[in-house]
Amino acid sequence: MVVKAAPTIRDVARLAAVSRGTVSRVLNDSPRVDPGTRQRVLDAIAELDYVPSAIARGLSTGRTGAIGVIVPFLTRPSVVERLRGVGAALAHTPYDLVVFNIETPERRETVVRLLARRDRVDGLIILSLSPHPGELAQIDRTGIPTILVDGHHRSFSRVVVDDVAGGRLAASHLLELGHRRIGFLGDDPLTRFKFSPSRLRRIGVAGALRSAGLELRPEYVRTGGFPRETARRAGAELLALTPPPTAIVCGSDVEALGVLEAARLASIPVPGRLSVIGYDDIEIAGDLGLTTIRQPLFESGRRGVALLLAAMSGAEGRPVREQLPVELVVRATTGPPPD
Amino acid sequence: MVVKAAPTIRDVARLAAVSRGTVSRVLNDSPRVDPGTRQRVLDAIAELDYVPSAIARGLSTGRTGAIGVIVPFLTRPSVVERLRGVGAALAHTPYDLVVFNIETPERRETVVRLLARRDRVDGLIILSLSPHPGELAQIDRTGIPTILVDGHHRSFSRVVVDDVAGGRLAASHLLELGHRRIGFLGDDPLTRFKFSPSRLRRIGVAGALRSAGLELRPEYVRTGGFPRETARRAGAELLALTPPPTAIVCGSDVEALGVLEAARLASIPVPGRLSVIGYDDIEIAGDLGLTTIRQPLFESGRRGVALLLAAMSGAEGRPVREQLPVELVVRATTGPPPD
DNA sequence: TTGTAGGCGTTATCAC
DNA sequence: GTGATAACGCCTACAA
Repeated sequence: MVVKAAPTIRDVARLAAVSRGTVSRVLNDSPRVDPGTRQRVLDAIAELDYVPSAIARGLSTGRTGAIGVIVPFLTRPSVVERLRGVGAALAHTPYDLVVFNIETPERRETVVRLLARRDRVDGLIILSLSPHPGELAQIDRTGIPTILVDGHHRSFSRVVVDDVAGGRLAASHLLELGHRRIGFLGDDPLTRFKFSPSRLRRIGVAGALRSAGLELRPEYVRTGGFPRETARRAGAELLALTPPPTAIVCGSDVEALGVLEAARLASIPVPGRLSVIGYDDIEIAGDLGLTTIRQPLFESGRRGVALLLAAMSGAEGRPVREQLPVELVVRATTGPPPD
Repeated sequence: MVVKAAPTIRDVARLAAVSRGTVSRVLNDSPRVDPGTRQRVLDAIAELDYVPSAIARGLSTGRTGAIGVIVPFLTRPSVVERLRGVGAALAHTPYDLVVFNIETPERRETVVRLLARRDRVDGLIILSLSPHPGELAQIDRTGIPTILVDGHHRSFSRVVVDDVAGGRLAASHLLELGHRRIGFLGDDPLTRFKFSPSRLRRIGVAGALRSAGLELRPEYVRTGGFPRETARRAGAELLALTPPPTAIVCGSDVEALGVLEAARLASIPVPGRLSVIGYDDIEIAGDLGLTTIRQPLFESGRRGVALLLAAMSGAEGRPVREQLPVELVVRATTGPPPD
C-alpha cells in the first residue's frame, strides 16, 4: 500500500504556474479570475487529483465543516428515526455529521466540555434532550448555533410537536369510545427536566379527562421509564389494580409494547378488556396494529437541520419555535370498554 | 449572547509566564517539564477554561481526531446496535465519531469520494457493507486505516461472525425437531457482493440439509430484501405453496417478523403448523418470543474499534480476521412439524 | 528544563 | 487579474 503524500495547493500552483492565492480563488470560485487561468488551474487540479485539506481550510476560516448531533440512547427507535432525518438533510450539504451519543451522565458532561471549544463543529443539534441551566450556559458561551429537536428551552430555536395536544388526542379518542378509567404510563422525567415530552403528554391526557368531568387518578399513573421491560412491569401493576383502568395511554410506542406484553401475560384481551395507545408511530407500531399518536420523527430531524443552517447563515434573530403536527392513528388496540 | 474569543495557547502561556512551547509540552504531557511549571500552566489553563483547538492541532499533527463509520440503512436494528457498540468504545477515546449513513447508491459514491481526502477521519469502520473493487481501490489509496465489521474482504482487517455456522445451527435445530420441508428467506445480495451475510447463512442452511440427506429446494428459497413488508409478502408466497415448508429460516429477525405476520394473516399457527427462526437476536426478538441465532452485535462494534485503534497505532501487519461466536436461542416460534 | 522559530495548508488582505 | 504575505493555533525540532 503506497501512500503518496497528498498534493497541496502549492503543487497545484506550481504546475499551473500561478500563485497559491490564485488557486485558492479558483477553488472558492471567486469572480475575478481570468477564464484561461482558471482552466489551467482546473487542469492542474485534475491532473494531480488534488483535494483541498479540510483541516487547513478550517484553521484558516474558523469553520470545521461538521455538524454535531447530541443524541441520548440510540436504543430508542424514535431517536434513531430523528437522527436519520438529520442525516438525510445533511447529505445534501457539505457538512459531516458528528454524533455524540449520550447514554450516561458522565458522558453527558464530557460532551458538553468537548464542545466548549467552538472548534469541533460549526453547528449543533440536540435531539430529544433538554439542556439544564448549566449546560445551557456552557453551550451558549461557545456561541455555536444550536437547535433543539424534541427539546424545550425558550432561549433556543427548536422544533417540537404539541405533546399536550397529542395526549389530549389520545384521551379524547378513548373517551369517545366510552372509557372512563383511563391510565397513563410514561417515562419519569428527571426532576430537573421540567418539560419532558412524556410529561406534556400526560398533561394533555389529564386535561382531556378534566374537560370530560373526570380526573387522571394518581394510582392510574406510572412513570417508570421507557425500556419495554420496565414498561411491562409498570403495566402489570396497573392491570393488577381493582378496578383496573380500561385503557392506558403510553408516552411512547415502545412503552405501549410493554403494556401489550403485560396484558398478554395476564391473559387480558386487547382491545376486549383493555385499550392501549402508543406515541410516535414507529415502524413496528404499524406491523403490530398499535393505535398511536403519530409524530413526524424523520421530518423533525430534517427541519432541525433547516433551522440550523438558517441560524448558521447569520440570520440571527430571536429563537424560533417550529411545531410539527401530531395525528391520531387508529388501529387494532383500541375499542370500547368492557360492558 | 456574548461570545468571548476562545483563549489560545498564547493566552495560557502569557498567564503562566512561560512560552507556548512549554504549554504545548504540558498539554501533551511531555516528560521533561518541571512539576512547578506544569502546575502553573495547569492553573492558567483552568483559569482561562482553555481547550486546545482540535483543528490547529490537526493541521500540525496531520490527524483529525475523528473516526468515520460508514453505515448502510440506519433503519436496520442490527446496524444501529453495531453502531452503538462503536460509539460506546469510542467514548473512552479522544476520537469523535463521524457517521456516513448510506441509503442510496449515489450517496455511496459521494462518501467514498469524500474520503478520498485523507483529511476528514483518521480511521474508518465500515459496517455491514462489503466494498466493491473500485471502492476498495479508492479507500486503499487514501491510506486510511480501515476495518470491516460484518463485511468481507480479504485485504481488510475485519470482525465477522460465522454466518455459515449460524445457518447450519438454525437448520440443525429444525432437523432435530423433525422438520423436512425447510425454507429460507433472506435479502437478495446485489450480485456484486458475493459474500453477503444472508447468502452465507443460506449456504449454512443448505449444508445442514445436505448432511441430513435433504436439499434446500429452490422453490423454498426467497431473497426479497430485508424490509419487514417485503419479507411478509415473500413469506406469504412460501406459505401458499403446496406443500408449504413446515419451517422457515430467515436471514434476520426483521424478516422473521415479516414471516410471522404473514403466518398470522394466513391464520397459520406458530409453531403449530410453521416454525420460524430469525437471525441477530435484536431486542424485540426476545419480547416476541422469536427463536433466533444470536450474534454479538454491540460487541462487534466494540471489537471493530479495538482493531482499528490497533491498526492506527502503526502495528501494520497483514489483515486480521476476528470471528465472533453465534448461538442458537430457542424461544417460542419453533416446535415439531405438524402431524 | 525552557524558549525560539519554522512549518502544517488554506484563506484573505494587501499591493501591483 | 494576480502575486506576495500575513494570519489561523498548535507541535516540535533545535538551541540555550
